[in-house]
Amino acid sequence: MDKPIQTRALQTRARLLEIGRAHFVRDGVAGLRVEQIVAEAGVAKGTFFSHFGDKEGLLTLLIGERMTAALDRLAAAPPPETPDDLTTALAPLMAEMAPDAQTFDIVLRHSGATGTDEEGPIARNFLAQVEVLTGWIARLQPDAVRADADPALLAEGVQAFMAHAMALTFCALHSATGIDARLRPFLRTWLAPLPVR
Amino acid sequence: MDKPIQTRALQTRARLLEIGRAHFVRDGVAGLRVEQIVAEAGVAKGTFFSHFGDKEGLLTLLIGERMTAALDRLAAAPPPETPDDLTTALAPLMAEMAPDAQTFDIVLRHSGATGTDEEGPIARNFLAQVEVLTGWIARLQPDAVRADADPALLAEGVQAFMAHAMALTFCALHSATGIDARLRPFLRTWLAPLPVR
DNA sequence: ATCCAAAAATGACCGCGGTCAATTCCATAA
DNA sequence: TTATGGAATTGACCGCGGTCATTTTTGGAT
Repeated sequence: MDKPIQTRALQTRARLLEIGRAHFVRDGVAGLRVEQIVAEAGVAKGTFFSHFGDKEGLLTLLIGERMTAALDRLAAAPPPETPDDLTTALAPLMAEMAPDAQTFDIVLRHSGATGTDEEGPIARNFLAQVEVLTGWIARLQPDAVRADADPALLAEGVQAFMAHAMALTFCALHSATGIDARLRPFLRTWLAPLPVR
Repeated sequence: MDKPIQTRALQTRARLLEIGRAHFVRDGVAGLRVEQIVAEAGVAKGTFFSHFGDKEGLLTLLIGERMTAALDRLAAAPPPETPDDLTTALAPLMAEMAPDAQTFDIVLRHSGATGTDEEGPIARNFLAQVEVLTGWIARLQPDAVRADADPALLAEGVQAFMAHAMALTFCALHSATGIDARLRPFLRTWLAPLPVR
């Protein structure tokens, strides 16, 4: 039974990834052609698909690594103290998740997170997001966040509003205002402690 | 300047729409081939594209008409009195918006609503949704809904949570529970009046 | 050295969405 | 009736993602 992955395969894969990454950062998802990557790598088309399954397989990896980096940066920074801080802190992550409509599309399609299914880096990132957010929310100043809801639920809700805010980015009418400006009112209302009645 | 649309064109368009609709209800978005529709209609490929721009152009119309019908049914029914009622009432609409992942994808991509841009029936439907929801929320029993937020903002938030709940439908882990079960906790927390402190 | 089974890579081929210069059709004006 | 210009339609053609039977490479076993 000889089955260890051969170095040759790893090299090929690394080359494809590297070239793909270069194209991705230069042209975005839109201008990424499998045939182009394959040609530059000096490899047959089939090889690409045996490595990544399909085009989206590669894109998933590329987007995932950027999201991971962005999330790591968030987690390393000091935790926000108010909902508005939270909004501001999330902006860079959202920028990475939705640099253009097509990327955002892929991200959303793989967001089926909250399922520990081995679904790839994007799904994993969504899970990690929930964890970071839950921790943050649980540690917010008591007078800055509502106490009547489970932090995990609040965290998931924040994700829902993030998606909403990102989607509006690609609507002509809203692209003018910053994405954080779009998210802020929702997080305020979602997280803020309710007024005394 | 003779430019009135000819009846011939209207007939062709109607035929394509009808055949497309038949395929759509039978096989969903997945099994819909432009070439097939065109063949059955006895028309050249180019004709299809001159009528609908692209494949999604047709799909947008087909999905849009179903969403419109569903929303009309909602609007005709007696308005909900509590957040839980609201959740239940929205289920049929969500079912129409996300019968499968691909349809939901298209719906989301055109949700760039809240922009009065002439963006097609789906975007219009999103606007109409906000209106219905805003009306409903504004008329909820005072003790059933928070009063510290603009009903329009709350309505948009409901949409965000609907999208979230629908997205999870296509995640293996969550497909078991009904979509309304997934939406309910969010709408409760989002709409419910805050507890007295 | 030689053999061999599995891994890796190949590239001709296909399906299908979309394009566009060319052609046909039609309503109106002369 | 005929001329005419724009609307409607045509279909050959292209780009590109994805498949798969076939071939080459590889690294251990003998």
